[in-house]
Amino acid sequence: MSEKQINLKDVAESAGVSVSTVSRVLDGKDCVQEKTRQRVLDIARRMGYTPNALAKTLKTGQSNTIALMIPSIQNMIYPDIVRGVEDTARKYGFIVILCNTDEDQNVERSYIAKLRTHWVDGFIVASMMADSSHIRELQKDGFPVVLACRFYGNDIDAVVIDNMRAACDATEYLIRTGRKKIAFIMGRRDLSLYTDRLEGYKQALLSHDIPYDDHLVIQEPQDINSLYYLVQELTGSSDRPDAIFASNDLRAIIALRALHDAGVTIPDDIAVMGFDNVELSSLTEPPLSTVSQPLYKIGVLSARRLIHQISYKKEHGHVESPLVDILGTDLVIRKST
Amino acid sequence: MSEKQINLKDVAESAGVSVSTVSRVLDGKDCVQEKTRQRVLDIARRMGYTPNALAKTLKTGQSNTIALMIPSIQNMIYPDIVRGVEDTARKYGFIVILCNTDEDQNVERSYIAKLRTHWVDGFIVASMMADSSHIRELQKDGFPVVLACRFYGNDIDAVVIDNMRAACDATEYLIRTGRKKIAFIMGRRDLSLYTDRLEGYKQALLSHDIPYDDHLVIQEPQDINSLYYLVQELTGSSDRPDAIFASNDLRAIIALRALHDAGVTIPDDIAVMGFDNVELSSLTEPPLSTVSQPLYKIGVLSARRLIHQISYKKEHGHVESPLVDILGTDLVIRKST
DNA sequence: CTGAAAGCGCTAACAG
DNA sequence: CTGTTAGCGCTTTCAG
Repeated sequence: MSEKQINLKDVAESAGVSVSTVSRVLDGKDCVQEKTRQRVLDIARRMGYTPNALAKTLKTGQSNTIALMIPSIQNMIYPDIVRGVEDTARKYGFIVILCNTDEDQNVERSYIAKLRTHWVDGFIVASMMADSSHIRELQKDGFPVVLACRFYGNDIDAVVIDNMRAACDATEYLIRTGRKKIAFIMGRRDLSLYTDRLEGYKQALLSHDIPYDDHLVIQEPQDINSLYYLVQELTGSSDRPDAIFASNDLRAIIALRALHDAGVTIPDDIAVMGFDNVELSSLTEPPLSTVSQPLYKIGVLSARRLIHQISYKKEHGHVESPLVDILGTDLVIRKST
Repeated sequence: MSEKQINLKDVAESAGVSVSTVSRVLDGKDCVQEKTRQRVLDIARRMGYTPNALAKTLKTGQSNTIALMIPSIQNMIYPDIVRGVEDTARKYGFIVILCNTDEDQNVERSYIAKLRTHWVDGFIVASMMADSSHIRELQKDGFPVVLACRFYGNDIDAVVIDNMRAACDATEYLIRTGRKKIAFIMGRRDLSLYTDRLEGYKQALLSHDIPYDDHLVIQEPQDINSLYYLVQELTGSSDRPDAIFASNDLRAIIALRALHDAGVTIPDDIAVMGFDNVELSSLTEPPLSTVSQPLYKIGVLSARRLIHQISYKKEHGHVESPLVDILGTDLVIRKST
């Protein structure tokens, strides 16, 4: 049974001092006589005193807790980001609340409604969408907010990569290695990270005088499993493409399977390029060439920035003006191209 | 800028009633005159009142927050479990704090020290080890605790699978399909889930009169990457095994790669069996046969049990006596066996 | 039905 | 150096 929790008052009585003295000692304030200091520390330990962080938060207004909102931890890119956030948060004494939103605005709103209730000091959101007005409200209400992996203007802190450029580089690599007819597997059209990647692909084509062909872009179906068949369909004809650039690794891996099962040789017949460089991409057959996104680092930097904003706000009463941090990507060439 | 937060008192003044009345209205208590009730509700909404959950927690002693301790979200089995926990927690109005411990007792201890500080109502721990005395202390101090995926006796709530039996079934399948020399890739020896799997493997061998051979069990090296070479070494000789049973899917996938690169045909030359059935295992080449663990369900049931214990404790002053829930597993046969 | 008042555990002036 | 006191925002007796 949970014995009665010891509190400051109990310790104070036992030690024959006032609560404020105990509070000072435990807070490491120096303005306490060494002798009393030792005694208090000793008694506190002996009594098994544990501070009540809640009461402290109520008083000081800082909970040392941040919320991390992501679409879904089951999406392979998030574990690394989450780890980066948590490791960093822990380092600075913060705790993280994980929120999976499935890109559902309602879930997101209800989480925010719940968390803004003085629970958390700030938010890292990797699930921002163009119409996420609640995120902007959050910001307007003075909460530190940093966006991860998504970009919606310079008026809000963000840690991102240059999706357009990265996709352009990857496409150019394909062109440079002799591919002439490159298909693209597209993701959700309402996410700028995907429209940017598509844009990069188009740009690379353009600058190499390759006409853009709509029939070469496969729109990922609602049911991801049917992507398999769409790939086989596109590559079944005689004038099939000689390369496929997928807007993320999972789609690339499915393409790999679809092609393999249809008997096409990779990369001889068709080259396949992914995007993200999730852990698995090195384990496929053949190992996948892909664009490497510094996922863990995105997590680390988002957390650092958020924590910076939290302490800045504590000191100045408001957050520092927003910064958007654009991280570099690398092309990692393995055996699929 | 964060405008001054509206609190009960502000609303009370505006409405010309006392704070207790406002509190009653907002709590949905019925003993309030309908007329005042409406007015208060109206004013609260208009003023943009948001309750302060912290203060409420401080008063009531319940935070509606649970902690989830796992080894690492980067280990592929945890995303599903985490999702199961979070979905369930959300359904019941709880929030989850994620803690990655890397199986490091110090990290775990420091997290617990921090969280027991009246922050959380209970713990789900998937990182329990034999010597995790701090977990037992937690329990002794009255905190609801449920173990996920790990079992250390009936005196603590747990949601697990029968690792020994599942491994035995898988091994027997291999034997039944004609394999006579089966290797085993072992994980950490200090985790009972792995020693149990090894035990199941041994038992299957025994009951089919196949002598157990130490040389056939590969101990996973500290550096997971060198597992690749150990597999090639073991399978390079002329009297190589005709099957490999890996104690988890990641190890199986590495074995798959090692064998493929060494030119051995799967499953004709060597069959490969995994354990866990993570999402990826269906995407490998060839698709991996494996033991399916109901990961999401483990998360759901752990959370449900924990929340049950939390409310039970609230009502009775102590938790209900522990229950260990052993979930079934399935053998999923794909192309690698 | 409603208000006054006590206090959850802690911090931070303000006085000594 | 140390004690007293006044809250942080909310719930909950106890009296009207």
